[in-house]
Amino acid sequence: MNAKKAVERQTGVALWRQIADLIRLSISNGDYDQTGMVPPEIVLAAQFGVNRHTVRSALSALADEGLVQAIQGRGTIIQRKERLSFPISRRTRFSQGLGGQARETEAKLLAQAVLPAAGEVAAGLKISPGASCIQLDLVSSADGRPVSCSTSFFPEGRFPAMAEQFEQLRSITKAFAAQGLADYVRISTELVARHADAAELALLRLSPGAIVIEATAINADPEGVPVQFSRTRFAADRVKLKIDT
Amino acid sequence: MNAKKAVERQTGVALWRQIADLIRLSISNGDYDQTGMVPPEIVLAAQFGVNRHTVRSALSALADEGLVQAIQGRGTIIQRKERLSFPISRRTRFSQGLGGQARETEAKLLAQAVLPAAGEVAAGLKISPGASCIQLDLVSSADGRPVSCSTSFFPEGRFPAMAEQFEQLRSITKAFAAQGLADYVRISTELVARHADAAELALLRLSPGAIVIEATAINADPEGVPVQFSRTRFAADRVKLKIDT
DNA sequence: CCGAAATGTCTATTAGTATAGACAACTATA
DNA sequence: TATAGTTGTCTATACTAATAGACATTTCGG
Repeated sequence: MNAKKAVERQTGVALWRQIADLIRLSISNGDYDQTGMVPPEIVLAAQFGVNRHTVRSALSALADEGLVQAIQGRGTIIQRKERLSFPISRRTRFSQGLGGQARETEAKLLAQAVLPAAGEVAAGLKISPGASCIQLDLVSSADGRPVSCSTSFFPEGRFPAMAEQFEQLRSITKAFAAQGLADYVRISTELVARHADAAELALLRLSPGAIVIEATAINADPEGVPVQFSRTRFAADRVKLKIDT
Repeated sequence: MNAKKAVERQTGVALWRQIADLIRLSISNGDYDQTGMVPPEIVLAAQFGVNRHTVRSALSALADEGLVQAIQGRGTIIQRKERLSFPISRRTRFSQGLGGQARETEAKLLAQAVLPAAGEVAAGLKISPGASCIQLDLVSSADGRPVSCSTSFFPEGRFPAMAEQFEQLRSITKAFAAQGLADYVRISTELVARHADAAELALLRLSPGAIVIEATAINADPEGVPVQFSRTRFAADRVKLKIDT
């Protein structure tokens, strides 16, 4: 694959950013696994058809992310190469899904609130608009790197202690279990991809211009009664969503 | 929601492009449905904290896409507002899935080839590397607007007439049926989101900087023998993927 | 028919992006 | 210990993006 890779000019997206994104993609695809290094700047410049300085801007951005490290005289070595495979199925659960791929996973509670259910949330949970629900905002990380941030809603009538239980047990599944729900299944998932907004950039420690995949999901108990409405934003360059049907 | 919306400076992504993307998102979210118009330029400029000229650049890009039309003295009216919901399940089929959402769907054959199966394709189809397979490149459209482009591989030994049948029947499902495969199911789907490359920009008629969702999927016959390996790129701002588990 | 509100056009200035070339500094190897 | 190959730094120039302000043009309602 020696073909010129595609960068477009006058698009509102700077060449160095397009190139940084493409190199990041190549790294996670394993294109440079043989050497563990990014090709020399001058080679990349030829591949992309740009000046060497432009490639340097791109590499510098990747170095800021901690993805690569340039060493004078040697080259630019790859520090990290992550794209976690995240399963989505009827039995989707966060911590379980990553089993084996990361040494350590963590879900951090950012905020909680009790509030009346608004339109979309009420419809998803099949409760009357205005009925009280609990909102939990989480950031999930693997090996200390944020992977996703989510906002979940639970019917307060059925799970009044959701926030406390989660804080103690650090797991949605366990918090459900502690409140008498032993099992639940995913009944609906919708995906959309878009640019990350400022809040997401901060929470997920993304570099500006990054992409998030937004999954809007509903979990229900075995009888099909909704128990959770959630909207999860994944850092698109760190995950691959694997759909098991 | 009068809060300042988030645009980031010095990120390699021009402000006008970020703003164009955010306005496009608002349009498809239905934020402006009451009036059918985008807010006045001066209001948007205040919301995003930028100069009016910058907003004009963003709106001009959206006008080029045909999404909005500015009328002097009146305002900027919304021409189109599309985000097709695309189901992904064991029985995923393109044309069926969009039933009712679009008046007319079309799948156009761009290119075909017979070639030896490479690593990933051979592994997905469970055929020996080097075994012959048929490659079909398609662009799928709804109401004349391209929605996705795909590259599919089929084992030539089993479906030698795939290209001819597809060209005649305009449907993968029917082409399978004509070659003795009455039914098939999706056994694996992996999703990744990234910026569109030059070829995708052209095929999907996207504006540069746009996002694609790449779905790598394997279909199999009822016995579980793989019959199709495909990689489909969806225009992210035109679709919502709905996962039925 | 006037005026408010909206988009269209123009000029000028500053900051960010990209190219070009030259050379310094460092690493590994023959 | 040369030398080729690589990253680091500097200067200069041109183009794009963003801001700022002024004013023209069009539409619509009172």
